[in-house]
Amino acid sequence: MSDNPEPLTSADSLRAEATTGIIGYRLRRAQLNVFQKFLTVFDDLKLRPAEYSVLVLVADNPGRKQTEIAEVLGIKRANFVTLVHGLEERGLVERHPSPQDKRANALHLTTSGQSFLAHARGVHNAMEDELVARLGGTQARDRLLALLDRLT
Amino acid sequence: MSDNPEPLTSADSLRAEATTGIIGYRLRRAQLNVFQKFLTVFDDLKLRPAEYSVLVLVADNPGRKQTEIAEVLGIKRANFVTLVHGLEERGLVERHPSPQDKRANALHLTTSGQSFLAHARGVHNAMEDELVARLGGTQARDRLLALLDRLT
DNA sequence: CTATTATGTTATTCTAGATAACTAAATTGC
DNA sequence: GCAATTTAGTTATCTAGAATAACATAATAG
Repeated sequence: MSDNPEPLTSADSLRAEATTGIIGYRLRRAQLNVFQKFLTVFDDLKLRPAEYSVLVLVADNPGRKQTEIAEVLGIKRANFVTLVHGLEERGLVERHPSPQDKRANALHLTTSGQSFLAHARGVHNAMEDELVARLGGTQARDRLLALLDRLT
Repeated sequence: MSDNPEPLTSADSLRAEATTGIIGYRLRRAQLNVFQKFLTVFDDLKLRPAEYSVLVLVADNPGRKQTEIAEVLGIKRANFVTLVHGLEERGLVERHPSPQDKRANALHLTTSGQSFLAHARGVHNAMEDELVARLGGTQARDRLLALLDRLT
């Protein structure tokens, strides 16, 4: 009773097909893996994924209000305050109170924020290239993004 | 200076290509979306993704130790304790102390755990079918899983 | 001009994960 | 066989992310 007639399931390999066949499960594993890679690659820049996406978005849309940037990224504005505050303290981002709307903070990159982002973009492009290589080329990447789109 | 010569970026649409082109960003969005769907679909069963995967794994590998199940799922055994405890309190899972190793808890589904999982599997299959439909068929699903594999 | 809505903020809560320390039991190395 | 080490489960604690509520100030609508 305690011995296996056939070692289908040996001591360390267990049947996980029913788990690994789940789309959400595989998505999560892949996402965690990619984010882990991001954290490793950006360790010396001390930049988290959310912070990087904020810098990119502010660079491409200077002068936008905090709420606008936060909304696009799906970040609650209450939590966005701390995030932007951190970037501001590091001298990467400035908030000028908008003259048109004295409630709003218009976001801009500082000069050092721009050069920091230029560097970060380089690092990120290298990482992205490696992911594309793993996927098997830009076509495969595009297919992946198209499939992910359908889930969103 | 405050007016846009051309409304490339009108009041509500901002340039997000540089963000949406990022593999990790898109992966995360898709994953959050799918998990959100899971939570909605499993709301009345009060089952979270991690709990579902534990039930499936225990059903397919009865008698395994906590640590083994936890490791396959990438859950730290310290955190796994609470998870299993919850499932045990709901009468879905039993831990029998293993006679061979008095330290270890061998995990099994209870009878009601088995019928609960049968129901949950049905609910999940329906959800998975809908995702496959969104992706454009089982071939597209297989391509997605293959691509995700390369990132993991 | 008053009532409502929007922006940024603070404080609080909840959850998922990670780490450290402990016990009891098993295993390893003499 | 016995001391030292490792392993399984547990508890407690800490951090990070995200969600909610409440508030001050300013803009907008009726």
